[in-house]
Amino acid sequence: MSVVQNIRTAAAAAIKALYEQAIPAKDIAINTTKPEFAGEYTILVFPFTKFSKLKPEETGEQLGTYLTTHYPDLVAGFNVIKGFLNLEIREQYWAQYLQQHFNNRNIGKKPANGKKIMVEYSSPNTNKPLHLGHLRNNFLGSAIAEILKANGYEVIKANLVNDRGIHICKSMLAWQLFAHGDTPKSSGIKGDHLVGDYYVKFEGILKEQAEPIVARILKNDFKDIEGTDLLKVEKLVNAFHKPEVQQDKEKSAKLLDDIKELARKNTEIMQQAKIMLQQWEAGNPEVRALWNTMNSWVYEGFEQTYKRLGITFDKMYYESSTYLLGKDLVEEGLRKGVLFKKEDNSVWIDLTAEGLDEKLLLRGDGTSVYMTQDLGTARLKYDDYKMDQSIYVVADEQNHHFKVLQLIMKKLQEPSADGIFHLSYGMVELPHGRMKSREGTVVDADDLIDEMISASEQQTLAAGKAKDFSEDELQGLYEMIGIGAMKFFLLRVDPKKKMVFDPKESIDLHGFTSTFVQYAHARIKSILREVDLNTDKLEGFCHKGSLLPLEKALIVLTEQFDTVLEDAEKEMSPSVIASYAFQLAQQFNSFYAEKVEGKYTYSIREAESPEKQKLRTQLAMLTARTIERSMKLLGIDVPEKM
RNA sequence: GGACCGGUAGCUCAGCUGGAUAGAGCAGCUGCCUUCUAAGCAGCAGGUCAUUGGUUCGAAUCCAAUCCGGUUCACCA
Repeated sequence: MSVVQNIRTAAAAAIKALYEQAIPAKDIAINTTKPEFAGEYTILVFPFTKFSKLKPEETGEQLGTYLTTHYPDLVAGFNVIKGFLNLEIREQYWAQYLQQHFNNRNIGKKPANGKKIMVEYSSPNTNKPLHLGHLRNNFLGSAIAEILKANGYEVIKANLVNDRGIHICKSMLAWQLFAHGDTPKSSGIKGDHLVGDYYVKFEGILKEQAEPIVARILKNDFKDIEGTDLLKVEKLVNAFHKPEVQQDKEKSAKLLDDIKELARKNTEIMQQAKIMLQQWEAGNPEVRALWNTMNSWVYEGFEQTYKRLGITFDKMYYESSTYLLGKDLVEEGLRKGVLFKKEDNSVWIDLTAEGLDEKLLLRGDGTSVYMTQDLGTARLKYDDYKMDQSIYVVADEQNHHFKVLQLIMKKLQEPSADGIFHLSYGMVELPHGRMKSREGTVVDADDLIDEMISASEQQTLAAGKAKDFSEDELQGLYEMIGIGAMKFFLLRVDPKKKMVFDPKESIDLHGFTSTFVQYAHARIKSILREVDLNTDKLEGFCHKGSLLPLEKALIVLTEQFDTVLEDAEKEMSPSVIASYAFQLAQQFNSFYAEKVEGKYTYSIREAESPEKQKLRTQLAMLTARTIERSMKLLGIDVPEKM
């Protein structure tokens, strides 16, 4: 149990005894004590004055006195300032924590709680390589999975690959038309990039073909447009040409966009892509063969990228085998009367009572939509694992989708409905705005990884570090630093918030970065190598006597790890861990560097007594372990030396 | 238009289950390497916590309104 929990329990008992009031321990507000006052933790006594019928100061005095007399092992002393009761924790308490945990490899790890959680993340499309946005998703998903494991859950890491659909056909078609049989091997281009290049090629041709159509449409020449689109386009153009619309820039731009969209839809190449999609769905052997081949290229590419990043999965789902799911659910829903049919045979659910709209679940021709698939996949996952919770790591632009998904699942009385949780994260933006593929501002994941690693190499060399490293060790270090920097940069921000990715800032290895934390770790390890006190001697050692200020501050901070881990789970936020790891590294650095008249105050090697040397060695080990564990939860490795 | 999210130092972000003088990092300025790793440490400077009103002993934090920015409300995925 953490100190804070102990304090809460004690305080609750004290209040019960003093004022005959039962307050749940968890409702007692505790802060860390401001550095200018004596003590480590502070109880806010304002809320208790109601039933103590005393001034805050007097209430604090009473409580403090009670705690010191009844819990002498925990509370050694106190002072009261206004309504703040500052508690000085018995130093022995800290020494014991240190003794118990300094050599604990799995620090913070909770025993299994019997609950199972699936975390779905990554979920790439197989028509393009991964980009910066995917990185935030992957890092978040991995980190959350690790955080849940550390908190005692059984975790299934799942990846639902979007491997079919019109966007895939676009790459396939362009490859067929323009690649002359090019393969990753023949071209030397990584598979996912090669396929992505043909997707870009498709978009280029599409744009080329759409432009003249748009021009003709605006001159009221609709010969390119067919079927129901003809009516739509006439309406749009009429509206577009109205003088009042021409005045309204926003409106006219929107209409023009709609017109362009229709033109794109009616290009020759787009028609070909659609035919290919139909052939794919019909199981055309040639199309399927091409699809298999090109997807396999992409998977090889992804595999490399995942490997470099240390991203792994326990279970792969492929949309090509899940996209037809959900129809059973719809059938059942119809029978239960939760869903209804319209005249054209399309199936809907009415969510107007919940303040939402009606939502389509099956088209008139019986084909399904995105939502239908997701309903079916949710059931499939549950059938596979019967997990208590199913987390979807998906960007916040899909907030509405997941709200509706869960609502429909509830209405269909699916047992998995309550466990659905959308871990919604904000978009990654560049200093000048969002990434736009049309403007070529998309930051490619592989490029970024290379840049980060080479930046870490340059900065290592510039700082004159890592001199006695072998070539292999150097390469390993550069990767550890570069990839760590990237992960930390993307994880240090609260996932819910959109964030700005500044390339210049991201390669900075100073300040609030993984490099800072890694460096502190390497520094500790270097000190420990030099002092070389064997663990057996330390095992039985429990420091007696008083602690110096930064010794105490460091233990107090390491002791908070448990709580931080719980907070990270509760908030679903690895950023909590990142902040903590940084704070801990900072605290150690202060401890390490404090000097008076040229002498280190907290020297380990030149400690003023054997007891202090043991104490500080334990403390250094505990700090290193806590840093290592924290970073590991973020998927970041820490070096022994750097 | 409805719904949801955000607005804290020049920049990027913490703090938001109400509590002491609002914190880091970067950028700027001062110091500190004959002694455990200076990718570091110590310090200075930098704030109408978007605005207004309310609740409270106490509001960056809760409530309401307003302003600004974003996302979404597809028979796309």
